[in-house]
Amino acid sequence: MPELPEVETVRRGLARLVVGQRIDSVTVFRDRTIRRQTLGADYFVASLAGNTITAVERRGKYLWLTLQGTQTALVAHLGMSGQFRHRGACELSLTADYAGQERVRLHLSDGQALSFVDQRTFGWLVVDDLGDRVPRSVAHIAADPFDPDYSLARTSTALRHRRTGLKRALLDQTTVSGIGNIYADEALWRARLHPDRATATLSAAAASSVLLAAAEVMAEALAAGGTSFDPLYVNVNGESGWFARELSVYGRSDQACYRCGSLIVREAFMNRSSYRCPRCQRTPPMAHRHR
DNA sequence: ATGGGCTCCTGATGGC
DNA sequence: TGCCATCAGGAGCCCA
Repeated sequence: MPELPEVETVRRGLARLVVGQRIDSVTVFRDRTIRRQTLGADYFVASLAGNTITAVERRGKYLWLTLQGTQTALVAHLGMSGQFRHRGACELSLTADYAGQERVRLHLSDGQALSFVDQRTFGWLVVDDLGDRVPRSVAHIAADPFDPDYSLARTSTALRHRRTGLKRALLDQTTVSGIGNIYADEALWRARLHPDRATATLSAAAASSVLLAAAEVMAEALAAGGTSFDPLYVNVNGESGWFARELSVYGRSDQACYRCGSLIVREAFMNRSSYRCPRCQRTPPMAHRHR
């Protein structure tokens, strides 16, 4: 689901509901969800039980709960379908809603439960050492556009040093993090750039413009509560977002481009879909294209 | 050392 | 009704 705005929406919800709570006990329903915990489920459970949550932090699409008096954090990635659900906030929909998809449950000291629900099980949880700034399992990704450490100039340069296609580079979390398939398409549309544009051929201005566009569209989505047009993707209260109708290209195949009226096209890309305006985002000449 | 293809899952949907 | 193909907002891993 979840690209940066959705994950940040979840982070805020979690911060409000679980900071200050002690984790009394933990139940793992599906081992696959903690597959990154090399020491196994017993270690995962024992590392959490008895600890108090002091903060909820995020970089890109990764988020983590810091634990008082330890140098560890509970790191989470939502994958394609992960959700955190707080039992107190969704009592009415408890039974039907996510039956059979609850993978891990944390029992909190206030008597409520925090459940990690994940239909496709691409998401994961791990108790990890807290490094200097971020947990080890998050250290390999770049800063996202909302990180105080993020530099547009540096990221723009890094982007132009890549030898790949522009959309591929935007989706690669090691150059800039937080951008997924929806916001990549939205940013490319705003910047009028083709997804297959070779990153090495971008001017500094063009590279900056697409990065700025990504930051803008994600900021707007965040202000609207995260893009969520599917019941699979909800915040910790179980509420849907409402930003979907404001998307300019994603999912709009055969509909008119809001800028020029041309019909948006859908193309296969890396086993998924890309949406673009064939006129605003023309196919670059061969020399400026990557694959 | 990079880049890119394949793969891990579950469930919904549409065509035949 | 069933069966099959396709699709879904992600990224880790492996190989060239």
